[in-house]
Amino acid sequence: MADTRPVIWWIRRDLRLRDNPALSAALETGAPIIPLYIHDPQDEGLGAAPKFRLGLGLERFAKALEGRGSRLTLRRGKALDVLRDVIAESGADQVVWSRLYDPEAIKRNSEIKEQLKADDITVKSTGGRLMFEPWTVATKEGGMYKVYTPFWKSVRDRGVDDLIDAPARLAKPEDWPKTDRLADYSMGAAMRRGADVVAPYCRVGEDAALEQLDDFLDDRVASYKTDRDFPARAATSELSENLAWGEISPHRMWHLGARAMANGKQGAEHFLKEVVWREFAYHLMYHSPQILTRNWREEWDGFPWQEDPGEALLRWQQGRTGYDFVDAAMRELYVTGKMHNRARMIVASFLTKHLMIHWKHGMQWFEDCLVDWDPASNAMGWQWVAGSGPDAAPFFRIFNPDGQLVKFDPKGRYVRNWIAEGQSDCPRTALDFYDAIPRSWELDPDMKRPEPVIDLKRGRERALEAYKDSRDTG
DNA sequence: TAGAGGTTTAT
DNA sequence: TAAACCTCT
Repeated sequence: MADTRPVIWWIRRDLRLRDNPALSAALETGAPIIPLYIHDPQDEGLGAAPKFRLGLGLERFAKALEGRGSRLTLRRGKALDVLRDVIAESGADQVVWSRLYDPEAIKRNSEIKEQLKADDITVKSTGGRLMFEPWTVATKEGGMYKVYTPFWKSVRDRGVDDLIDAPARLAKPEDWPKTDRLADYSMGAAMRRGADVVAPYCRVGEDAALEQLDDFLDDRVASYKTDRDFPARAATSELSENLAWGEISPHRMWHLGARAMANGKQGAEHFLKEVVWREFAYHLMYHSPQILTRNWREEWDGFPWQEDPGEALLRWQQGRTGYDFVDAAMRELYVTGKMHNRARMIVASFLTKHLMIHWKHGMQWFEDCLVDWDPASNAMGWQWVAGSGPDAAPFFRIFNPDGQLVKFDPKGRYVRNWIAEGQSDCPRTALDFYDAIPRSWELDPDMKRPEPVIDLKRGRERALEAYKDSRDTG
């Protein structure tokens, strides 16, 4: 019977039941729904931490679906092949998904759409990941925005799609397609530091994310604007990993944030601005995908990055630069899969300026380590700090990691949380780092503080000079 | 979303 | 005498 043919809801980075237009589209068909996750080559190639975190998210999301009378079907292979297999097995004649915006996904999705339509399958792709589709935001001249503030001004008064409740239940097909077991995908296998170290620091799933947002907007948002720069204060929303995997929608953050603002909560507007930074990153990636791989500003192509970053890069990755703020942050990253925003700017500045190591090395390390990894935000962030990106800080805006410490960790609380050396009675977090490091790292067994990898003044001057030279000769 | 170094101002 | 302010990179 044609009207009982199921619809496939192809799930990617939208592990949520609320505010999910793809799910809404599936529900509107009135057909039984097959929620399908495809472990395709692109996802298999994810960095260690993102892949691990995706596994946690899928596990939780499968349970959420079961709570609504449904289940998650897991399959491995090239997306088009798998979709065709599941269509053949289930008799489905419709497929829905919510869009991704990186160039590979765009290319793949349009090919798949074309092929499935040729197979006489109804295909629908929806928004949901972003509040503002990148092609709907343009300057008066019709171009893309290259600077954040005008972008913000152009979107802040727009309407954002309404929130959508989770469905009470999802209609299920007569027979479920066969499914793989998530455990067989070994999503955490590449975690050299051990999945057990990172897992307790993760906040997994839609319910946890919504609770966290409520807590944040009830309480911490009031002091967000000032406290957000102090990494030892729990002042931020900490929702980046949930946003990255679609366990919460930016729409929900926007609407609840706007409500907090209307209720006079100081800091709420600043929070919304930060959510819109993510939209800006997607805007940039959509309109100039080369931001993922090349200097966004071509004049940077002549900059003399260190040719062999070897030892210095390793010390940066290991949190052994000898600078407290940098080392604390890099260890936080390794242990938790996350890093405070201010710390991200500082370690990125240190790598690209003081060490003169190409931003792509830092970007790749983050891509391997961050449970909240997002291609657009990562690339924009690195190029922004390096100075090669749009809306870039001028190159001479070089963070002094010790100066930043005085400003933003005056009591040394953040540093003590992450650096065990020299402390007789240190926090669990700092010990977690020593538990987590791979043997190959060969850290100092005597727990002595590392020597500075470079003199701050010398590093700064070297970078400024190199920049000047590359501009003069370039 | 910066830092350095100098100059002016407040106390 | 230190904090605030300014300018240049």
